[in-house]
Amino acid sequence: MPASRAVSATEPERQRDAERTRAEILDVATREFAHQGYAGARVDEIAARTRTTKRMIYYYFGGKERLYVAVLERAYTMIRQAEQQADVADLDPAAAIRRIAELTFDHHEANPDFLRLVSIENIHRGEHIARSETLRNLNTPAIDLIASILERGRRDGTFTRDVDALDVHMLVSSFCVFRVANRHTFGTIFGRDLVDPAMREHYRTMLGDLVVSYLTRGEAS
Amino acid sequence: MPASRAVSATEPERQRDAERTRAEILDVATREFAHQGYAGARVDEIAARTRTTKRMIYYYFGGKERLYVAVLERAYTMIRQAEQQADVADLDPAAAIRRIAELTFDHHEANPDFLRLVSIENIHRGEHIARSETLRNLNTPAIDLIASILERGRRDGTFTRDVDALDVHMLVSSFCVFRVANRHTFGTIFGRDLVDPAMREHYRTMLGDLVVSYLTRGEAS
Amino acid sequence: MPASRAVSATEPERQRDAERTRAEILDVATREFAHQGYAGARVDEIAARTRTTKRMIYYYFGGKERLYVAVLERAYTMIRQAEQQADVADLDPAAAIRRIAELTFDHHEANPDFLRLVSIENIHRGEHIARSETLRNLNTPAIDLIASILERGRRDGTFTRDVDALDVHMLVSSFCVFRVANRHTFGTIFGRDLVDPAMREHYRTMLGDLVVSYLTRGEAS
Amino acid sequence: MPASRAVSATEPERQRDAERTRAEILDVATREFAHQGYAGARVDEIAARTRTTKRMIYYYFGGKERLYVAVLERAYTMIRQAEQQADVADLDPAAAIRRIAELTFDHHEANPDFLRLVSIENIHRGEHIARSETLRNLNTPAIDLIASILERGRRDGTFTRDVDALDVHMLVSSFCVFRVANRHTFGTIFGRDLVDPAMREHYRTMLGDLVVSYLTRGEAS
DNA sequence: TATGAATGAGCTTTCATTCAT
DNA sequence: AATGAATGAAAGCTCATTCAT
Repeated sequence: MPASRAVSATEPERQRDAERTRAEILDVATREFAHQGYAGARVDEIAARTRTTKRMIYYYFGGKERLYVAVLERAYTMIRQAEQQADVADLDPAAAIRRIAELTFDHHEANPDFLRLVSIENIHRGEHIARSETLRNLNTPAIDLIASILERGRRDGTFTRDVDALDVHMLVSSFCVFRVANRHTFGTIFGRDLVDPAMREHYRTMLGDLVVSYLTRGEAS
Repeated sequence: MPASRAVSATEPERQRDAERTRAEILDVATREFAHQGYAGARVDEIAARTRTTKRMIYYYFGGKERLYVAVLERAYTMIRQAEQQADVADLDPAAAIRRIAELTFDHHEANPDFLRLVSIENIHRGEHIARSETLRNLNTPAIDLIASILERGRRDGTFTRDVDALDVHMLVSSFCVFRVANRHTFGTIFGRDLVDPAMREHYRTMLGDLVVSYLTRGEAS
Repeated sequence: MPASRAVSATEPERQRDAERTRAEILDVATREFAHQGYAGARVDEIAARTRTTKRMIYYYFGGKERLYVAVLERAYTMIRQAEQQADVADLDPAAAIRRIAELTFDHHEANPDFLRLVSIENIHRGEHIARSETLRNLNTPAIDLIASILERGRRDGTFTRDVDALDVHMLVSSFCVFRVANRHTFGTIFGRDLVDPAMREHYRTMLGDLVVSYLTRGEAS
Repeated sequence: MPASRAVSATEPERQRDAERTRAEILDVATREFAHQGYAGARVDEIAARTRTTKRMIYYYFGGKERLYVAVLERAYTMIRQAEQQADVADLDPAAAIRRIAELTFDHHEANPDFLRLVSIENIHRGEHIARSETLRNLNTPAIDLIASILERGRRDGTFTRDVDALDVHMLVSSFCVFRVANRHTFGTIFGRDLVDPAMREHYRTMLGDLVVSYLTRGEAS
């Protein structure tokens, strides 16, 4: 039995309850915003899928827009935490950069709702992300990691092309984001499901090849 | 009397008027849907930005959703027409494929609203595109063109890697779409405006290098 | 049978209907705002007392605040029209000014809701009245009329005190407004109903005496 | 330790604390009700401007309406105390009555929030004032004072008109209340700020002249 | 005596759509 | 072919109040 706050709840229990309720609202809201867009999402609907009421959403978050920002903040924060995990210290530069690309690939495939939120936020010209202190100040360890791999590769002669870490990240993101975020229109227009499990290894390898080819094929093209 | 279509308009004149009104509504609706999303767009607002009334939107298109589909259909059709223009017959394979990539690059940069519509449609799981006869049957000459270039390149030994035309198209699209469609969140998070005119040549060249490196760096990686 | 727009309504009939509906909403809203205050009035309640729906209030007036402003505008405009009626040309100055005072007295007694609206608007620091073009530009013929009477009275020696027309108006208004607007608290605290019909003549005469005494008793006090 | 009411507060200290909290709530509530009206005032807002919480308002007063009544009761009581101060024993009747008028004038000018509360209570038909034992039984020494002055004046021949003390009070109140309570609408409509400091002496003198003229100009008008 | 968390009821407003010619 | 007026349904939000210690 989850019990929650039946009969008698101590103060710490209450706080945990509150935290759990907040988290539950965020979970549901994430799904709802990701699937319906900001304007299309309904506060009523979010509330209905929760064990609390609509009123609580306003109590905890203050309004639809602020709930949406909270959703964005949590989503980005979770992504950043995942990125911290990467450990490529004992891989040679090419393998390391391939590893990084594959982590992004895996991550984006596993988190389509996050990509939907990103698309939605871009439709809104990044207004909310820009206004959020939390999101504006998000540190981006991934870039530093890429930079250090590139540095190593350049020093040992693996990477003959001088490429900016941010551009590598952009390249990898483009590929991984597009595959997931644009799968529907691409699938309908070109008749290929980019997220078909049968094609997974193909695209995962393609991405690595792409990045490594680009980095190892320098200036002479 | 202000004339225009008062009292005595010949039948063809009336039809031209009607066509012009339809087109005007589509123009405004395209902007509005692209900028606000499907749910965020307002029929009232679209009507207000038109010289006609809201009632006409229903008269001509039947409703918000059908107007949205009409917008998508026109947008995709116009894009396809643009793609037909590409003439790369007298370029060597590497230059030709680079040319194709750059055309896509230029085109997407010039049509951000189209990309917004594509993002929006993907948020809606491509439901509308899938239901539209017109869009489902859109022919895709671009793929054939890429296929023929790849064929030429493979035959003359330029392209050492065996790559599917659709994958090349996807690769190019990823890059070009991401740069424009995700510029806001990317800009805020990483502090770089991907569409900064000062960076234009950099990214345009990068894309060509990327594709050519990938195609010319085969199997051995 | 009022018929209204049953079966078939011609265009002018429709317009009359619309005008009547607007007027009906304003009537009910006037009562509601006057009796409950701006914040206390309920759009739902106003709609319920009307033959139309709440939606129509928004259709015609655009919102609660704008309905309130429309109510104020109409109320003030009606008052102004009533003031135009005064004809005191053939009365001697003292009788004329007494007449003016009595007209105000009668008018305020007959329109307690107007005075309530004025009180309410003063609670809101006259914000709405100040923002309304119509109300800011209201002409005030009453003042000119008073001015001309004062001028006549001064010239013929009736009025020995030099008094500003606006101050006379203020004096008269004070008395008439207070009697009606503050009757409830005054009644409870001092045990006298200022609007008791039995006292009507007493106060009406008192007002005239007050004004005339003030004007004819000059500089020597 | 910051002390105050931590751990070891003696009983009288606690009571003083409670009294101070009550007073603070009343101060804030007075401002809030006076400025926003009864319905427009927000319990949340009142709490926020206090060092206590919203819960305390319910704890001490029981609800919004009862807080409002408490505000009215305190406001009227304070006013009565001020009126007790008047000492006109050694002034001749005309000077004395002028003095009384000026005291009211000064008092109302100094307490616009009180007048706002009175207006608001009149909007509510004096319902709360009527229900309050305290307010219904408020004694009104001012009237007795005026009565005695009038009596003196009549006896010594200064006041030739036989006027009721309550009517004198009403006359004085009208003028003083209107000037402050209706300043906003009057200012906008007639373009004159009745509370302009530059006009203060003018209106203060006018009031005295008004009352004295009325009282000394009898029956013969 | 004191309080943070929660909430039912109801508020103003908006939106896509249709009516009636 | 064209249209101004009307509207049901539901959206986001707020408010005074009480619960549970």
